[in-house]
Amino acid sequence: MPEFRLYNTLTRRVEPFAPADGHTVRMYTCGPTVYNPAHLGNFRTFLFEDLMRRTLKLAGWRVEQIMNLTDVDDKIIRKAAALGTTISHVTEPFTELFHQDRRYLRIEDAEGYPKATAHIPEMVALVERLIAKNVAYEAEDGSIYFAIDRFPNYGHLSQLDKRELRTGARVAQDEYAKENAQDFALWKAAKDEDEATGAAWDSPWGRGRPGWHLECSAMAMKYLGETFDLHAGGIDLIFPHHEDEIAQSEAATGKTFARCWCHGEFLLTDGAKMAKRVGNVANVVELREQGISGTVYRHFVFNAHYRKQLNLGEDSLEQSRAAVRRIGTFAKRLAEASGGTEALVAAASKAEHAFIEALFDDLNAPEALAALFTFITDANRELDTGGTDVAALDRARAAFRMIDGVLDLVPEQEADAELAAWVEERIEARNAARERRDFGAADAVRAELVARGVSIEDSAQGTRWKRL
RNA sequence: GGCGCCGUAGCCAAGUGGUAAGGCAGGAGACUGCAAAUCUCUCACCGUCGGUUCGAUUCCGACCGGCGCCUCCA
Repeated sequence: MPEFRLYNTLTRRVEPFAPADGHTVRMYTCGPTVYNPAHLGNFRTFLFEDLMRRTLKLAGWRVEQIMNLTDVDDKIIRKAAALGTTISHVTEPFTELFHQDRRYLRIEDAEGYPKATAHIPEMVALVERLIAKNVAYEAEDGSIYFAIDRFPNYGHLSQLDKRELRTGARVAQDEYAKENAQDFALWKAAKDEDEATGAAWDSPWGRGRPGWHLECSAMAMKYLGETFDLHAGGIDLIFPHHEDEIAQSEAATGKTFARCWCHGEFLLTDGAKMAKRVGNVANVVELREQGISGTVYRHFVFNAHYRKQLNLGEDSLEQSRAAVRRIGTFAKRLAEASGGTEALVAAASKAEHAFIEALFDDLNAPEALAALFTFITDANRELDTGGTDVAALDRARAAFRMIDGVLDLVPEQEADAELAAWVEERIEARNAARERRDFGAADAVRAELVARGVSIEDSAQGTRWKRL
């Protein structure tokens, strides 16, 4: 096995990675804020994290992944207030939708999906520790802030020390009172709106609610320990979210928070960042409605490296659909084959090596995909020769299983019994027509099938069909 | 203004100091009653201009173009 390497945002370099204890990778991934459907950009990040966990397992490690669900924040409260309801009424359906969408995209279950609102005591305790260490202070309104100038390492992750902060409109307009404009809220004093929507809890500083960054520190440390292996998220979270997580966690414990930080680049739509406020979001429900399978989107995402921006253009998904179709056809062929050749074994080994080499080199999925397609070409050529070596075929199947166990790109063969019976009957009729060389009738049947979205293939073993 | 990323074929996209993976689309051929699938072959002046080097798409600089972050956005 080659060495597993990852790009670490802390050092801005690709470096060897292994879990601290040698067998379990403790990984924290920032999850969605559940106040609307997560869009395809969000899912690009979650897909990158799915690739990460599957690759880590391929490397022989166990994975303990925690993904938080942010179920209390400004936007949720605003929405609940507008609807005259509580935040949980807003977040519950979207939490359910998130998991549905996630499954549609075949994103593996994390080991835990803790909610912020279920960890208020842990967060309060963390704030108390920070106050005790004198790095947090209470403002006049009862909110608690983290004083960034009392944490010398502040800005390391985002290289803030090297940049000039623009003291512009956004900072000046902050709604809360604080000592330094750049200090961030750990705990926000409750406002009427918070109380009305069920977004306020008791604390030593009165009623209030947690700041956004606090939940991740509290939950990560609760489930993964004060120091853990890997923290991942979208690139936009580097600053301020992850910077603040580091500050509050390390200030409290005096220990390294996450050993390695990984960030996925953005998904763009027609050249612009996919975001609600840009108005160019697309989500998984729309994918489903357009009949675009989860595997197609997986292919589209994995076809580019996770640290490069990826544009969702006109026919991106069409191209991926064709690529995935090819993989599906091959999977079926491999399953139905009866034997292989020596060269097939060689192709399988070559593919496995190339695949692992690519993924272990900072999750180079495009190159891993290339290894898969090269294997498909090589294996098809061998299968064409009609080899009879059963062990060789098993070897090829094992290689394909290993590869697809990570990429998970074989489209589902949905079994619709009624359709299948009808199709079988039509195919028989067509073959009868072909027997008597009545090709006009045969083509008419094929047209009938195509009209119902079924394509057929004649082969030496008979006629096969599939849904388009 | 500060920080960072990117510019490779019609499209998507890897990669390397010694003349460039893979996918989609296209072209030619094999197979087929015709198709489809599959197989074979084919398809690149690596943004521009300088510099370093025996040699650069790959390193350095400038420029042009695109994108992102700079307090709550994956």
